[in-house]
Amino acid sequence: MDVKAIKSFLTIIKCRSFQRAAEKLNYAQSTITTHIKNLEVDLGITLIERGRELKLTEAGMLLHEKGDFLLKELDSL
Amino acid sequence: MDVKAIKSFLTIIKCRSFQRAAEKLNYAQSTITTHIKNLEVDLGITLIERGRELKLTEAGMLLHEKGDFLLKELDSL
DNA sequence: TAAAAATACTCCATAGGTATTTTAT
DNA sequence: ATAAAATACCTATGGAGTATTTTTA
Repeated sequence: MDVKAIKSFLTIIKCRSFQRAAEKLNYAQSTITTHIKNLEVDLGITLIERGRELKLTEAGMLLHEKGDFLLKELDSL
Repeated sequence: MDVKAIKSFLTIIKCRSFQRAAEKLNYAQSTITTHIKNLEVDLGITLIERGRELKLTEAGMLLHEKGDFLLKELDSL
């Protein structure tokens, strides 16, 4: 459960796109793909339905809330 | 700010020793030293006063509380 | 002087990049 | 057909180990 991957996940949601998240975070696009794949393998569940429109699964929405909170806490350290 | 390092830090506090923390987490002792050094460099402040008795600094006590909470949140994912 | 922590290396795993292919509109 | 995501592959960084030295009670 990598913090960077969670940050990528949250950025994807904000940007509605893997590519724009990559630009925003100064990562290659493939890195973002890897981050999300890692999260999904880690948790054993799909987080994002891919397609022209990205769509969060139930699990994705949960991670959205939890992750948002967590990163804010981490940053406050 | 690495999660593993925070876990090492918290374990040191529980064990009152770098060495016992290493055993508990199945790390080499030097790995624990590195974790704490990384945290301290990251945060730019000393967390633990070394000596026969380990003693937390102010910053260390803060990280103790925050970290404890954070790890529980992370695990709950 | 005897524990525990720090250092100096070494090695390997993996995070991230480039280039390419696949997928979906 | 074209934009976005996935895959394959490569490299470099750094995480972790062993062995040793330094520290402090």
